[in-house]
Amino acid sequence: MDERGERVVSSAQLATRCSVNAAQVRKDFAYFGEFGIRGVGYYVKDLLQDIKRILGLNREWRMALIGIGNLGSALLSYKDFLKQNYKIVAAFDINPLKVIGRVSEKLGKPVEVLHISRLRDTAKERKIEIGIITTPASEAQSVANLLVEAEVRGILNFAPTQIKVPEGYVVRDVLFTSVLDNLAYLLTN
Amino acid sequence: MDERGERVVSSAQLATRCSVNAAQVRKDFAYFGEFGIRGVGYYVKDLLQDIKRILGLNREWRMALIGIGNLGSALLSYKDFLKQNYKIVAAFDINPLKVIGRVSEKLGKPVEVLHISRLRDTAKERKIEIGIITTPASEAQSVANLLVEAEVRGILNFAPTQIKVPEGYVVRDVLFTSVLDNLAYLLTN
DNA sequence: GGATGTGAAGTCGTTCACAGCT
DNA sequence: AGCTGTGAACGACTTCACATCC
Repeated sequence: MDERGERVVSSAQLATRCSVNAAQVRKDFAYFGEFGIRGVGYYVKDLLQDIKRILGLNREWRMALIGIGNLGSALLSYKDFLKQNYKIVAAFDINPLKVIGRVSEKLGKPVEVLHISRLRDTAKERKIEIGIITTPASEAQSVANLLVEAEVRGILNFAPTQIKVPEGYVVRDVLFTSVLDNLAYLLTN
Repeated sequence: MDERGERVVSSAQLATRCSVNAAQVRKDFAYFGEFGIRGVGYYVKDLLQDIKRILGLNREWRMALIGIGNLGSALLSYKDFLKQNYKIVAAFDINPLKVIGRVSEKLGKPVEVLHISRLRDTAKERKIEIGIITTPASEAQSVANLLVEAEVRGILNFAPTQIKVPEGYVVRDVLFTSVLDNLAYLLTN
């Protein structure tokens, strides 16, 4: 809406777009503070900034990518990360030489892929806060352990297996097929 | 659990694994029928089959992939689809010749990539029920329109934009960054 | 006048607790 | 004796409705 030059938006408009109730929108915002103006609505620009601040998106997040297979290299060249202030600042694999060609070809310039053994040092050096695991499922837990050792507190796991981490660390598992399962269910019933 | 040879499981065990209440597990199952044996628990093999049947996973799902970029070709070679009875039986792009090399290289054998104009015929011919959109956001809606024309009733959209379809069709949008946003929020607070 | 912010009412989902089977 | 299946109690979220303020 901001890009389209719209200045103000009401809870009713937002509700329609999100297919929810207008009171819901207001209550949800109210949980974090007061952002609107009575009789007017919400200023789009302000609301956008407020939401970004609440979600912690008003700054850059530095990430490491571990496991440069098909999915890994796809993520490396995923342009939308940049738009959203997410930045992959290091890439690791167990066999850097083997994968570097594939990555370079895609991005048009050589990309530095380091051996996993260098994860710990590099994570500190480059102030990495989020690790993205795109290894085979069999390696996911041990990679997670390395990330914990390196004190990388956020982990995004694309491997089809659940990962355990100590208190204070956060994991989100992304199961590709679970969205498909949902589709299959809806199409069946 | 089945692969590990476990025969029986209780609602309490399932609850622990899923970090929920045991009554929750039983109530959820009860919604679809009676699957357990009082005083014993649930037979793992039977439960697995029952759940697959409920979700509509007890058969093959034939899918088309549209947009063979980085993510698209990663999905083409995603082995876990097969394990779960999902099968990509056709691939489309606006420029088949341009992308065929990249795909072939990965899969080791040439893969047939058809021009989008052939989507409609091919969808019917190959009995496709699910379409996966991995095009740029700008093309997503028009590809969705083609899928609707071809009567492909399920759409999995990886493009970072929301798609509209008529009644009777189902869309699931997969927003990569929303999981990251969630991580960012949890790490901030 | 008109849309927000919010107590109160309403609805839905979760948990308890135990009867009913095995 | 033990665990499921389920009515009843509970708690949480959603929606209503309106006072409040621009």
